[in-house]
This record gives sequence, C-alpha cells and structure tokens, in this order.
Amino acid sequence: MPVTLKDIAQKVGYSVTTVSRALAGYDDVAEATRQVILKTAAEMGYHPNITARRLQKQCTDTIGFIIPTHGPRFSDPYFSELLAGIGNGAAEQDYDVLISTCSPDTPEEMQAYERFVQGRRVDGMLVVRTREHDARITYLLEQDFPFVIFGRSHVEGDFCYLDVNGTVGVRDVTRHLITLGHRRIAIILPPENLTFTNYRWLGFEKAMVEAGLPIKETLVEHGDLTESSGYEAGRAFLVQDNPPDAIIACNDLMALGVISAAQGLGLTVGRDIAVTGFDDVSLAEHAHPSLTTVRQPIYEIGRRTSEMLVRLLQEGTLEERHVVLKPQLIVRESCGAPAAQKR
Amino acid sequence: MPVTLKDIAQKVGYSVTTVSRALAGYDDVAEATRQVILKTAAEMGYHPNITARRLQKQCTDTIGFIIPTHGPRFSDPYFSELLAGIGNGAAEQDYDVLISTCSPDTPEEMQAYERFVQGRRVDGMLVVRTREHDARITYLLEQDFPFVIFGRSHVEGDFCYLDVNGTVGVRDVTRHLITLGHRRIAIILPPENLTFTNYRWLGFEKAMVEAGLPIKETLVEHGDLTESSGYEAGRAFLVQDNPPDAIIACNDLMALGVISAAQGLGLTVGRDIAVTGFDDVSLAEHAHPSLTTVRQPIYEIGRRTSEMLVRLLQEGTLEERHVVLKPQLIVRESCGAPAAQKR
DNA sequence: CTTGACATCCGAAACGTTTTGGATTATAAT
DNA sequence: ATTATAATCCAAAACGTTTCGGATGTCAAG
Repeated sequence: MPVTLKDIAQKVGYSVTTVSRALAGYDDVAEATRQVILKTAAEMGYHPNITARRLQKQCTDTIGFIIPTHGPRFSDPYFSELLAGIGNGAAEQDYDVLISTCSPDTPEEMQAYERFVQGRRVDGMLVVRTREHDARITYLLEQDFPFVIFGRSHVEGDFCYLDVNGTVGVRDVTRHLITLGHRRIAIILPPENLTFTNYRWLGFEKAMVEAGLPIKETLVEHGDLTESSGYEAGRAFLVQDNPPDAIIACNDLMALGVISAAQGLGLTVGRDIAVTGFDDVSLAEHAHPSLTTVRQPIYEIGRRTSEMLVRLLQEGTLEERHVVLKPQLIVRESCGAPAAQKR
Repeated sequence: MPVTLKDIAQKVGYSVTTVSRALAGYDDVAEATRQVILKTAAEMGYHPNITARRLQKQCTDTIGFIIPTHGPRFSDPYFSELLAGIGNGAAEQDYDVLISTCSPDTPEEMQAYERFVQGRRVDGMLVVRTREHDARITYLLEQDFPFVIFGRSHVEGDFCYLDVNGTVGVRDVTRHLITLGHRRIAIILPPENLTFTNYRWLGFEKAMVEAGLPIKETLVEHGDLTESSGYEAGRAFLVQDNPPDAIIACNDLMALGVISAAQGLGLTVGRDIAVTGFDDVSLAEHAHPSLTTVRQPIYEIGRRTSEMLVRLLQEGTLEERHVVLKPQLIVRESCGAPAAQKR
C-alpha cells in the first residue's frame, strides 16, 4: 500500500536505480530528471521504507537503552530527565532510541541485552548505573559491540565512558557541612556493588580525614536510592542515642526521605539537623526546606552520552573516550546555611 | 560476520528453506534433521536478523511512544513509572518500544509522529496527555494507523483508549475535604487544552454544587503540572486577603509545590491548610506531611495500554475498546485527617 | 572519421528472511 | 504393478532499498 521506489519509477518512466539516486542526491542524474522525480515522489507521498534500507545498509541507526527499574513501582525523576537528554541527543543526529526496562543484575537483564545486541536491533548501547563487576560490560566487550557508559567500572578493557566526579562532589558537600560546624556527620551510601558508591565514599572519607574527624560505623548506612530507603536509614540514624547533626544522602530521593523522617520526628531540617542530597533533580529546589545538593547536569549527561555513542558509531572511534565532569555544590536551606534565595 | 541461515544450511547440507522451517517449528521437516539443525544453529551462535525478518513480514513488532517533555529540565516521576509499565507490557509479548521526546503541541512533535508512522518504524503508537483537539489523533486516524491513547479526546472518530475517571477522582477528594469541614476550597487545574482538565473540573464542580458551596474565581488557577507552577499558584492563593483553607492540586508534583509554598509561609500543612494531589507517585507517600491524593495505578496503566495496543495489532481489533478505570482516594496527613499509618 | 571524455542512465546483485508451490521419494492401498 | 498418500525437502520469488559495473549517447578534440 505505501508507495515504493518502484511505483515512482513506473510513473516517471525511469529505472528504480535512477529514482533512488536522484532522491539520494547523486550527481549522475540530470538536474531536469531529478526535479521530475523529486516532484512526483512528493506528490505520491513517498517515504522510504527504513526496514529495507536497514537491511541493505546493515545498520539500524538506532541506539539501545535498557532502563534499570527496581520493581514495578519505579518512579524516579532522575530517569525521565536522563531519557529526555538521550532522546534529544539521538534525535538530533537522526538516530532512534529503543528502550527496554529490567531489574538490574538479573538474568532477564542479560537477556534484554542479548535481545538488542544479538538480534541486531540496535547499533550501539548506552549503559548506566554501572556496577563494579558488571556483566553487561563484560558481555558487550566480548561481543565487540559499541557502547558508551555513564559511570565507570572495574571491568578490564578500554571502553568509552562519561562520568561525574562523585568523589569531588561528596568531598565538597562534606567540607561544606564541616565548615558550618557539623561534626557528627552520617552518610547514606548507594548499594555497595554500584561503581559510583565507592567514589562517593572516598570523597566523604577524604573530607573527614582532612578535618581530623572520626568516621563512626554507626553513622554509615546503605540505601537503595529510593525515598523509602532514605526514610528508613534517616530514621535509624535519628533515633540513636547519639544522633548525627548532619546526614549526607547520596541522591536526592533518599535525601527527601531523610527530610521526611526528620520532620516526622518533630525535627526542623536546617536547624536541628542538616540534610544534603546528590543529583539536583528539580524536586530538590522545591522541597521544603529546599535541598542542599550536588548538581550533576542529568539532561546534559544524557545528551552527551548519546552524542558520544553516535559519534563512535559513525566514525568508528572517539577522540575523547573518557570524560569526567565536575559536579557543582548547590547550597540551599536544608543544611542550615543562610537560605539561598528562592527563585 | 554474524551467522546466517545460509551459513547453517551450508554446514548441515540442507537448503536455507529447510533450515528456516526447522527453526520455525514447521512439521514438514523430519525430526532427525530438525535436531541436527537446532544443534548446529546453537553451536554456531545463530541469531535471526530481525531487520530481514521485518522486511519480509512487513511489520516491525515495535510500538512507538513519544514522550511529551516540557523543556530540557523534564523531571517527572510519573513518566518513569508509566514507561516501566509500557516497557514490561510490550516485552511480555515480544514487542519492542521505540521512543522519542518532544515538547507537546509543536511542529517537532508532529514531525516525530510522521517519522515513526510514515517511516514505518513502528506498527502502532501509544499516545498520552491528550488534548481536546489533538492533531496527533487526527493525524493517526487519517493515516489509518493503529494507536491506543491513555486519556480521551474530543476528536471525532472511533479509537481505543484507556482512561482514569478524573471526574470521580476529584469529586471524591473534594467531598472528602468538605466532610472534613473545609469550605473555601481552591483548585489548581492542569493546562486548559488537556482533555483531562475538564473532567477533573467537572468533579470539582459537582462536589461543590452538591454541597451548596460557591466556586470563587479567585480560587481557581491553572498550572503546568510542575512543582514550580504548583508553588507559584499555591503561594498566590495563600497570600490573598481571604486565603482558602484547602487547595486541590490536579497532580502530585503541583501539590508538592503547594506544600512547599505553604511551609515557606510558615503554615503547617494538614492543620492550617489542607493540600491534596492526584496520581499517587511514590513521593506522595513519603512527603512530609504525607500527601492525600487520588491514586491512579500508573504502572498498570502503562502496562495495560501497551497490552491493548499489541492485541489491537495482532488481532486487528479489540473487544474492549474503551476502558475507564476508577481511581482511588488515598487519605493521608496533608488534609488534616487523622494520619493514615505510615508504612 | 576516430577517439576519449563526459553526462546520463540502468540491469542485476545483494542484504537475510519467509513463503509459495511444487518435486522427490518412500509407503500404503488397490 | 499401479496408484494414492504421506513425509521430506527445496528452488525461486518476494519484501524495498542501495550499489556495482557497465551501457548508451553526445560532443569536442585529435
């Protein structure tokens, strides 16, 4: 039903080859004929069949992204922003984005990768939330399949990544808390197997050590990056005999959970207890109190990783294979500093 | 480089046809040969080239979803949950999901639809955040392209949709506020052109009228569904000479903005002012105070719409073309009711 | 008049599947 | 021995595009 090259060829009385080449802009077709072809193609409402084109070209002009979702109730503003960046970065270069959703570190996740890679549904993959020993990366390397990751990994091999320097980020926010006079500082870390967990931990350690402050085991917890786990961990800290005077959460969602826990206990955040986050999702700015956090430009990250991947696909190589961005400390009300002006 | 049917055929000494049919499970190939073929296919690491299959079958086994993003800073927990539902619903039936991101109601958005539809990148489309006069729907209808929408529309024609009854939802939450003794009730509506805006408005109107309460013009505002617009509208209400004693926000994000605005003015939400939302994103439960809201099962909605679309594609028709789910009032602390127990 | 260069066009192959419509052989029924 | 039936197999076409390697005709230079 849709009009094909053959239909146009029939109508204008030229061969399929000539029609194809006219539309593709080759210079071995007379200007007059090209005009005729262009005109009739438009009139007939021709749109190339990309499936056929893909078969011929042996590439899909599509990048894949498998979103790590935790359980059915997966509600993370972080990912919608990241996805917007990825989508726009890809669209700008006429690439499509194929997605799937999977619980991380499960057999289903590997199957999803195989489906994309082996089925040649995509030309390259975007990988996020990397783990120290990451089966996805091992797999992609061994398949010699192009990919770019947001984050880093301990997996051996040379691959392209873009990351935000979490060590500097957490170091800065810890230093800031110390400057404000906080001494008993607690931290809620991401799950242990994630690569960025260790980087953030190092930043915490560095700032504490350089200030001569002890790191108490009772003031270190792990959460799973949801508000709910932030709530639990925060509450656990605050009901201790000797509670912390500041709590660093390693992402904003957990920080919001901590704030909720503190307020639930009748504490005033920013006065009785300082709380900080990481990411700077838009909710951080509009929370009450507004959240001191470490900004990573999520949209830009999505955009840049997809741009890196597309370039890698098109040129077969990348000049800047490793990019590490510096995050930015955003001071707001939740850590008791003089409130940054709201809007 | 990847192994093809021809490679297998060569190896086992049968024709490409037989190999294809053996793998596809036809019964006109001897059991013994099938075993040989299956075995060597596995050994050689055969994976069918889906592009070739698609060209032959003239369908892509892919559904498209264009996410309406508002500006680069697009951070909505609602969409990540919806997407997880869509992704899983599709994956279960071996369908892929192709996405793109676009500002709603722009030329680029229509181009994105054309790209998907005319380029036959997908077999069907999923449409959300529908507008009363929605060019996307008009277009899909006129192209006779299969689609399912989440929401409804005034566009003429018969199409499949799944929606949540917003009238009942807002009616219930309004009634609840009235029961609690609130009389000056304000509402923050979504943008006027969205279909669900009117449905929600009707619910508000109905509850107010049946209680004999007047609807004041000064207590009706429109927001754009972001926390920031909720903050603005909420603040505008609260600084009035005669402020409302309850504010209904038409989604959770705006409600969180209202809470922040109220707290910024030194008010205690749940005592001085009641606030309610709509959606029940996971942040609503963990906000402080926890947010009274109207729950729509977002994950389930994503899942069901993609299931509907896949069935429509496979069977050419759908028995249940119009589904309207009933939302559920979730009473929590933000409207001053006795707090629902936390977790 | 021949040759070469150039401009314009096109047939056929290729990409990897699936499907159509038999062909071949063995087996069972007459 | 012949015919029908069933069990296996396969060549070729088709899906719509791009590209390779010419083919044809025209014109200017020799």
